[in-house]
Amino acid sequence: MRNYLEVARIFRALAHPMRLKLVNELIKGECCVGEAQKCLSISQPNVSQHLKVLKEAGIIISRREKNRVCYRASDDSVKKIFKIIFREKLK
Amino acid sequence: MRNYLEVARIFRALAHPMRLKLVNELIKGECCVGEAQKCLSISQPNVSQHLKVLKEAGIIISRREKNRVCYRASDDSVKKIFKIIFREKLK
DNA sequence: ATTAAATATAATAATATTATTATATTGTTA
DNA sequence: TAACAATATAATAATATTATTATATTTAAT
Repeated sequence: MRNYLEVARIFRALAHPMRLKLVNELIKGECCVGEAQKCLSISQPNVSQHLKVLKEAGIIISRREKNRVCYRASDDSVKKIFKIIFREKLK
Repeated sequence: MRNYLEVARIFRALAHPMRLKLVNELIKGECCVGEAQKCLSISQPNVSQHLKVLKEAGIIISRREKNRVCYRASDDSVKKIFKIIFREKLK
């Protein structure tokens, strides 16, 4: 069972529109940094910074493929959370 | 379907250890401000500020009961999310 | 109407996050 | 090994968040 500080760290990593878009892509499938950049239309360093935040929160993982670094969601829990938070109403 | 900005706002509201503790209480049942304060051991104005953030994000709702203002979770989606995020591993 | 209890707001200093720019690192190919 | 492509890091100025303190509202009871 995670504590409040750990969970706060995860939510903080998700508390940014670009990172949500990024995670949403990485849930669908692996992306390298360049692909992610095209998808988000922001600068390369900014993409790397956002990826770093998500990785440090444990939300995504990476592997090297030749010249590229490929990122993807670390497991299914974020996918489950996205289904709830994007679909349901918090009225 | 919510957009990225809206969801980011919700996650930002959840991205604080004290607010997580607060929401966790309000999921269990209604609390007035004073009760919440005792539970969290922080100042009264700070409790009110955190409650405001959560309310503006739509995560909690309030009603007045005589002299008190009672807060509670607005629906079950946050409860579902908490079950996932607090219990499962994001390895 | 006053008083007291409960809650909310305002102002603010300290800290954290963000996007940008420039530069560094890493790995591949010629 | 030199040059290039892909990614990461550092520095930083602008903005946002936070806890604290003081004060204001709001409601109920006297």
